[in-house]
Amino acid sequence: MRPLDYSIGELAALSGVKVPTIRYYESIGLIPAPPRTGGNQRRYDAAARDRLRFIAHARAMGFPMAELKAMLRIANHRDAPCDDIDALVRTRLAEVETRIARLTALREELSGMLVSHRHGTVADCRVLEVLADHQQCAHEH
Amino acid sequence: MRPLDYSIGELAALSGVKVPTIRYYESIGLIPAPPRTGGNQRRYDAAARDRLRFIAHARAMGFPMAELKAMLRIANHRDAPCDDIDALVRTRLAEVETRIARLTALREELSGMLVSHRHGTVADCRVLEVLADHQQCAHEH
DNA sequence: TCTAGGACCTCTAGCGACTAGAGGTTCAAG
DNA sequence: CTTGAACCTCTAGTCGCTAGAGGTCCTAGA
Repeated sequence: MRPLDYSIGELAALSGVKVPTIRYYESIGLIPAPPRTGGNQRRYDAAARDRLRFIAHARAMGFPMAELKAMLRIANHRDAPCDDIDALVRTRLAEVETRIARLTALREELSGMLVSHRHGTVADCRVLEVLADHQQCAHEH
Repeated sequence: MRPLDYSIGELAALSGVKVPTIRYYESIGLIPAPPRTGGNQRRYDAAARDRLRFIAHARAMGFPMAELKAMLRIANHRDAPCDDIDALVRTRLAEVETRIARLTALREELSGMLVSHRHGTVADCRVLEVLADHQQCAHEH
């Protein structure tokens, strides 16, 4: 038996994940249900803390929930080959690059609006025209 | 009276917004309720089509719903000054630039994982380590 | 040892922005 | 006139939480 060091509030402070969110993660099976005290309160160990930190970090990096579950499943088989996780990271990297490209195009579009924009009234507002007419975009969304 | 040219399905085809979504937009007051036929079906005119295209385009560009409402409100006062819309675009542009910066940092982090990653077993997987330990990130999420 | 009050418990409901389905009605082409 | 695609309303579900109600437990200080 590992020592049960943390209450849910302490775990929240250590992981940066809010208390109700931790309970939510438990309810959807992303983290295992921890043991309880006699008074029915959750008590976590260091492994639970690490797992939750992993989740918090991966979420912040934009990995979707389903991929997290997959990674955690893989991580539990410590002798499995790493290729599966490798593939998830590659996929995620490709997604990130696509999003960067799209946002860059969008940035051009937005700054183009401002450049062609003289202070007049709404009636001749270029911004509204551009927004209304997708034909004027060089790229697709 | 304008001619009422389009059924909701035609409007969907012309705007790229799905039929249930058009009804949803009406329910939240983003678009006005159009007139109906004797049989209670919605009929739209060209102005409604343009308004919906505007919405579709702005949504695709990431403008939040609340800002859309603001822009549409402003656009209805055709003699109002353009500065308000200008400000919305500038804010949006700043957000886009922030997101690009974050995603670029993330891309570095992800590709760094792959570089330092040799094909082994999960037990010594760098990716999982990096994900578990946020300290290893040069930036914050 | 008692007590106060902060932290914990479960449960339900709500958010945004839709999407899906049930069950029924209308429109328009042939 | 018939047929079936498109329309109608309504409810409920999605994701990833967040907020609140109403109640219990733990622990530090007196």
